[in-house]
Amino acid sequence: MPPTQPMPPQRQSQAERTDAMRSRLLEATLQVITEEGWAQASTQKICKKAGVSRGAQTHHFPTKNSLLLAAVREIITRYQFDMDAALDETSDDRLTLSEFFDFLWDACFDGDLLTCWLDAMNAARTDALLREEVRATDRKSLTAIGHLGLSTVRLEANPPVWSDQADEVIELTVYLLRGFVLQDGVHQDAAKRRKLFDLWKQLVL
Amino acid sequence: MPPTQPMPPQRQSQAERTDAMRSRLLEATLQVITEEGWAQASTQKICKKAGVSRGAQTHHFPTKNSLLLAAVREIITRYQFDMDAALDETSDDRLTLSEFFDFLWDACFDGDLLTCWLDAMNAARTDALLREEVRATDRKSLTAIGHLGLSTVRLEANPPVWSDQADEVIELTVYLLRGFVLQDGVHQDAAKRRKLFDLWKQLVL
DNA sequence: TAACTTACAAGCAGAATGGTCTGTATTTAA
DNA sequence: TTAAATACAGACCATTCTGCTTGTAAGTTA
Repeated sequence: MPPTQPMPPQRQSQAERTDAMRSRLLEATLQVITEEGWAQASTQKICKKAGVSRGAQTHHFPTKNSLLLAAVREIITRYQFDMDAALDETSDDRLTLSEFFDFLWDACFDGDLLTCWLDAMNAARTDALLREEVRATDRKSLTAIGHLGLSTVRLEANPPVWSDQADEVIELTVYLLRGFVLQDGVHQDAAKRRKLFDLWKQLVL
Repeated sequence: MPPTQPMPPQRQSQAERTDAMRSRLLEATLQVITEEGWAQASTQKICKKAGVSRGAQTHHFPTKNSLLLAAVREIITRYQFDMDAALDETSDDRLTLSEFFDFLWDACFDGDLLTCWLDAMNAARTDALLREEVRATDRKSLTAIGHLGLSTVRLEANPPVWSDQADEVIELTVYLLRGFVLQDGVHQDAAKRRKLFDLWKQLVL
């Protein structure tokens, strides 16, 4: 083996190390939040789940709050990523309104991101710092969804009566979906929630 | 002063004491949950807020869980009470559908009960015992609201197209309102949420 | 009024948590 | 190759939490 080629496994740059470690910690954080809830997400549990020493964690995230704030950003980053991916996938360049609604639905119930997000929103209510972060992140996310929805409405052959209030209708739908996620944490009746959502589509479309 | 009449302040029956103490503790519990969130509601804070010794608390509620479970029941009890009261008030024996929706709205944003309730639902997701309690209580509450809604729909002169699915539409509305409450914890834009709800009414009615 | 039961106060023990500190290995820069 | 910076490990400490226990006061019952 020629020694000229780099050997990534043995020798990692600091930047690579940092990125990898932060990713592991954030991933573990989201998992713990999903499984045990935001309130029970202690740094110790997160470290254990990530297989990382507490020293390493405090090195990259000096305080618990800094870790949780990063987790909030991570949730939305992933959410946007999932949205973009799904969008590329379905992009025969044209999305019907019904498909768009289903798209929002899928983004809600694929994986556990929204569950984490609700926990974060809930925690944000009584934590000023967190609230600031959640607020900004949420706003960005809503406008991104809004843009997508608006362009869908514009391309629709038979635009709905509420075309000039599409932004608001989409926002209503997002809130409704969050209500579903919340309910799902308690009741877990997938069939019913789907039926209810179809009713909503029927009422609106 | 004739000594024959009872002197309630000095001499209280055990039952009265118990009731008073439980009420104080539950009231304090709801306050702490409202102010600091479910996760931060420790027995110590609750006792301090109630002006009660920890010994008294453990006497009436041996474990923290028993106190929180009682709080869950208390939330819904009060919620039902508020609903009944408001209903008696507006009872010119006839409620339009629009008024019924507004009624649900008011029940949401009068006071902080719904805020507590969302915290409870959120906590219930990762706590089996609590989930059982929340699930049962929520079901009862939903059916109570459903009955009221159904009778309103039946009395409507121009029944909506979804009359035969009134239960579902009402449930949708409840979920939406919960989405509002959640959002309100972060953004607190009262004007906007009211505007959105009016749009909802417009779309549905 | 005397025995008993309930209400309440207050302290203690064990566990968990978050932040800090010290020490070591690895990487980077001079 | 050597010095500095960064990555990581693990122990330690102060705080907070919950449940338990012991002791006292108040109310109930016979």
